[in-house]
This record gives sequence, C-alpha cells and structure tokens, in this order.
Amino acid sequence: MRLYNTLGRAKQEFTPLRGNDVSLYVCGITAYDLCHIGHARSSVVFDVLVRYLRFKGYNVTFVRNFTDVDDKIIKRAAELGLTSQEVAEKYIAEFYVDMDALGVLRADVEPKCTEHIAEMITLTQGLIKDGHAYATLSGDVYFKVRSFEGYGKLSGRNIEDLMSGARVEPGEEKLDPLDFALWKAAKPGEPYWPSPWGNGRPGWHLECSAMSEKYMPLPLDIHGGGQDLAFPHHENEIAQSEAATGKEFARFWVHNGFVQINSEKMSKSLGNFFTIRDILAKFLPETLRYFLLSMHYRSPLDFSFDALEESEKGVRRIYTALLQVEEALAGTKWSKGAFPQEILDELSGYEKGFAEALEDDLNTAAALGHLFGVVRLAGRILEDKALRKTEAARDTLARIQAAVAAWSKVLGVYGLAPAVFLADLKTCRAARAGIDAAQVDALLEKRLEARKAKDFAASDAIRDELAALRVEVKDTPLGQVWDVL
RNA sequence: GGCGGCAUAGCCAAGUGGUAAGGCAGAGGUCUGCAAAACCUCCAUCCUCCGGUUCAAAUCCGGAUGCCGCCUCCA
Repeated sequence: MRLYNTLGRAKQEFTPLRGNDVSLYVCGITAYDLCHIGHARSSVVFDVLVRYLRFKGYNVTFVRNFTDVDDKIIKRAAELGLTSQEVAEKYIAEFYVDMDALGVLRADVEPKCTEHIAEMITLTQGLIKDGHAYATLSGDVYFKVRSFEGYGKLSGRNIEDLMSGARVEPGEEKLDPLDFALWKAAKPGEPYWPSPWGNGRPGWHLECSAMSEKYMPLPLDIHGGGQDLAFPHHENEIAQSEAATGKEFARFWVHNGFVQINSEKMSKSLGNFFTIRDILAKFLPETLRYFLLSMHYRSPLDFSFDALEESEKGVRRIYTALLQVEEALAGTKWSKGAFPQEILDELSGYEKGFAEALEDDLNTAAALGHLFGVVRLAGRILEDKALRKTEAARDTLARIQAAVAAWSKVLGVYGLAPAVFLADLKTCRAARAGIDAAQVDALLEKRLEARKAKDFAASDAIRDELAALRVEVKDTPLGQVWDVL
C-alpha cells in the first residue's frame, strides 16, 4: 500500500522490511485524565491501519505504550490525593472503557513506562558513554542534541531554526538550550527510581525509544502518533535511538491530523474540549467512529454535534439498507430470470474502488463513498418488484452483504446486527430528544383506533401531535413505526 | 521570527496532469388515504484570486489573500 511518510513528506510504497512481518509502534496516552476526541481519532486511525494491514495478510506486531509516570500525572495525583500510580491505573482503565466502546482493538503489547525503567537506564548509560548525553550535578541527564547529526530530519528543522525558539527553564543545567531531558532528578514528594545519577524518573521521550526497541527489531516498519508529536517527541526518539544503536529507528512515520472545534485546535485552555464520554452520552459509539473515518486521517477534522448528527444519518442509512437486504434474503421463493449486467459491473467497480481507496494512504473517506454505492445498488434491486425475486438478485444481495461484512471488519463499523443497531439508535435518539416512550405509545394506540375506523382526520391530528413531540410515525405493512424526527 | 499544512457546491468531503466520488440538506417523480422510509432523476461548465508551464491543471510552478498547526505539555 501507499502511505504518507512524514520522513520525506510524500506518499511512499510501503512494504515490510522483514518478509511478511510488520512492526508498528504508536505513542499511547499519558494516563492523567479521560480521553478526548483527539485520542479517539488517533486510536481509531491506527486501529484501522492495523486492521487493514492484517486484512492484507501481514503479520502485524502492534505496540502501543502507556505513559504512567509524568509531570501531569504527578500534578493530578496531588489534586486528587492519590499516588501517581493510582491515577495512572484509574485512567488506563477509563481508556479501555472508551476504546472498547469505539471498537479499538487491543495492541499486542501495551508496555508501561514504569515497568521499563531498567531498559531506560541502560539506554541512557550507553548514550552517556558514547558522548551523546551528560549528567548534571543535580542528577538530571540531558541528551546532547548537537551530538546527533540527523537532528531535525523528521520535522524539517535545522539547529539554527530551533535555536530561535529554544529556551532554558530556570534551574535547568543544560549545556545547550536545545538539549532535552533523558532523566529527571526527583523533587521532594515525587515518585522516583534509583539510578546511577541518583533517585529520579525517566523523561517522556526516552520511554518510546526504550520500549519500542525492546519489543521489536529496529528499524520499526511504522511509527505512528498525532501530528503534534512529530516535534519534539518523535524527533527526540529518533535522536536517542539512532545515536544509541547506530541503526535507523523507523522507516515510516505516520501522523494523524488534529480534531478542531470551529477550525481551532481543541484544548483545555481554550475551553473547547470534549471527552469521548461527553460524546457517548449522546451518540452511539459507531456514529463517532463513522464520523472519524469520514475524513482522511491526515486532514484536520472539525468536530461539532451537528456534524455528528449528520454522520448519524449516514450510519442509519447504511444499517437500514443492510436490514432490508437481510430481510429479503430470508425469503425462500426465488425464480429464474434475467438480471442486468450493469448492476454486476457497478458492484465490481465498488468492490475494486473500496480496496483501492484503502490501498492509497488509508483513504477511508473515499472507501465510504464506495460503501454507499453498494447500498444504493441494494436499494435498486430491492425496489424492483420483478428483479428482487430472482435467484440472480438473491446471489447479488448475498454478495453485497458479504462485501459489507468484509469491509466492516477493516473499518470497524457496520458489523452489528442491523436490527440491534437500529433499535439502539432509536433509543439513543429518543433519549437525546427527551421523548417519553410511554406517552408516544399511548398516542400510537389512539391513532391505530382512528385508522381502523378510517378516520384519517383524527389519525393525522394525532400524527401532528406526535410531530410536536419530535416523533415521526411511519405506516408500514407491519403497522405503525415511530422514529425521532 | 523560523518550519509546515490547508483553501473543492448551501454544509461536510474524496480527488496530485486527461476533463469534478460520496454524504447531509434541497427540488421533481415512483410508492402511499395523506405522509415517512426506500428507489429514480436533478442539483459545482467548474475547484480562493492573479500569472506561468503543458496538447491537456482542481491537480505542477510563481505570486497574492485567508485560515490552521508546530517551534512549551499535548493525539
């Protein structure tokens, strides 16, 4: 497949270095708070990448870490009156709740920083020995950025550019403002581990270098993360790992775009923040997942509840079609008959198009376009009273059903039983609109009476009454069905 | 200030040289007691603007304007 590689800033043909094996490392969360939509996007994007690589037959080793010791966690622990370990454990558990809801698969290895202190100390010792790092009197260890020739190659910066933005915090004993911490001496009350430089804890950038190398051979095939991690985090990882090992660190760097609110970055300081919980209180997880996949992973994605409602309609349309296909296939009487070749050709086109879309830098938005193509095709077959009873129609509908099922495994959407999803969706929408189901049922009962008496005026009056409650009634062969307007 | 990205219909959005996917909304039609759903048809002579390259550009190059991100923790 073709993947956009930040290292080189171009789409490149991706093939694994070691036969059929693919190594993928993605920077996971710092466990100090509930996950927001940005985490959801990153997780879902790389989840689809893993699923797709596996779909293609690769043997993928997927490692995603947890940062479980860090300034923010320590700060949060102080606020909550907990230990930093307790805070990390709490939010790792919350992470799993959200990710399971979103259908994000577990990684093969999910290493925690605190369980790899020894590896990080060893890595740091090696860097000091080779002159790439130095310890200060107070027990900090810094990486000597100017000792690594390739620094800046990922983010496209040079040392001079960086100098203008660099600064030294008070109390830091850096030899050069560009240097970054590998090891931080413990301040009173902070969690610490013993080291050759005294008690302290690892710097953030160091973890990923140590943990990726432990579980996968270098170079990694793919290293992923959010766009903001490219600099300095990923740049620093490259410097540490390549300076320490002399090997290339990662061949492909994949970065997902940001979630924005009104075209601005979502952030706590701007107060435009939504957690995954906020969303799932009002919408089904699949709606959010579909929304996240409806744009290319590298584009900025503007979040709003209005946009989510639009996605909800899209999801509903597809499930509605799948339900109709399912119901049609449950029939038993099939006849011989002609079937238009053009429908089969169109279906082949969508099948091919879907595969090509993902092949081209994981273009899920384009892939969804082909999914809708197939949905329209199903509708066309089902709408034609003569056509839909033919054996060829049956076979084609089954082929559509199979195609969507296969695609759903890659995208992680449309995999539920349609009737179950649609029932959940109705409940979800009714709750959001504040609809009282008992009240609706009573009105529907009255309307049924009126309809039995052919009193359409009364029936329509009740329908208006229901509409005022944001309830829409449909008369189907099976009776009245209601949904949220 | 340095580095980078984006600009496609009412809205969202795909599309990196061959003549504008898809979704939502909207209009007409089939169906229906009337509706709804579903289906069919229509809905950008044109891709922010100005130049250039080319037989051919939304797609490449130069410039302008606007928006955004990174350079500090951040998916």
